[in-house]
Amino acid sequence: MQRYDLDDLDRTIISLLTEDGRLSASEIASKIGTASERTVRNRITALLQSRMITIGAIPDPTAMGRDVQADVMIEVEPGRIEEVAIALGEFDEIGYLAATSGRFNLSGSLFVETHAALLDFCENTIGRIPGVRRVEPWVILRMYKAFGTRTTALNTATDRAEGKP
Amino acid sequence: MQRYDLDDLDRTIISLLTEDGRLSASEIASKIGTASERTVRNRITALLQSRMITIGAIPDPTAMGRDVQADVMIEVEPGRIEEVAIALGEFDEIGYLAATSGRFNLSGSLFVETHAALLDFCENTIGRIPGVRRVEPWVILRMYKAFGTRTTALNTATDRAEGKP
DNA sequence: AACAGAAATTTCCGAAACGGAAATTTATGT
DNA sequence: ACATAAATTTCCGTTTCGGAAATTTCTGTT
Repeated sequence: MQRYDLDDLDRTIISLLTEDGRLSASEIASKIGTASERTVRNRITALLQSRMITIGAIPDPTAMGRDVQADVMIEVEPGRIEEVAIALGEFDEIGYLAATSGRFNLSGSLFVETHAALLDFCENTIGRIPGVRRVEPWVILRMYKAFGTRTTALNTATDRAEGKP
Repeated sequence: MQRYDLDDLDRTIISLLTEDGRLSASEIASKIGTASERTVRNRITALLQSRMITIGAIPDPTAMGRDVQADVMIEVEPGRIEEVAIALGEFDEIGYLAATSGRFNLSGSLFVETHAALLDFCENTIGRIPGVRRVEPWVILRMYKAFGTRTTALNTATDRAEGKP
């Protein structure tokens, strides 16, 4: 069972699992109509084993009391990006971290409880990591899409724009 | 069954489900040792219903042929942020989108197949949305953490830094 | 400290889902 | 057209799940 490129069945399964990762194979099969329950189960196993998808719990930062979210842009001294990334990776306040081209070197996503905690984390945690030159937090005012999924904020905004209730 | 703040059991369950969202309740219970299988199942149901967590499939962009990832910063004319967000939300190339404070107004994450597609999307799709003033893509060179989970890139970097094999 | 009421946990059970292996069908290359 | 490999399907014992009732634990009040 070695699978390289996805077909429509795979893509349908993925899109269903994206919305609910705990769907049973038979539920998926019956929604699709054409594929048997066992085939769907085989496909899911293959998708997971080949790491095409990962099924996991995504904690809602707001529900968990992390009310303040921010994108953080970091400028790092040349040659020290990985070093800084390793240090930052330790913190579970950081949900996302990547090295980027452009005017900053690292782009991250930060989840903290309060604005005070945000300031503290940027000043005293990130700011003190050797190699960090500049830290620029951009507070997130409204989340429209995350993990490839539209948020309720985006859905209500769209409905409003279309004149729906 | 109404649950407001998480206890250690919840947090342990969440952290296990973060790694593998398809773990069965009994597997989780046996890993923990103290909680019964039914209690774990109750907690998971409560966590899902209260939207503390969402369990879903997270597609690996690279595995799916979306080899180019970029953060996109967008400057929007005053008063048109939501309008632009609604337009952008339609594209499934956009995995993340948020309104931010700072020198840009929208911060997004983009997954496309090639650099040509990136340029095209920024120039001809985002750039032509009414209200958009400036588009600045930052190409992601290496991903260290996503969805709150460390990537293999970060793990190998950490191992190397610690002198491990 | 004792008690009442509510919430959480546990027990129990039938239905559904899962994993492994063999059989069948479909796809691929010569 | 044929041989081989890959994918799908069938079959079946075991595990997991969902619902309801019973029990325990927690909470606030007197």
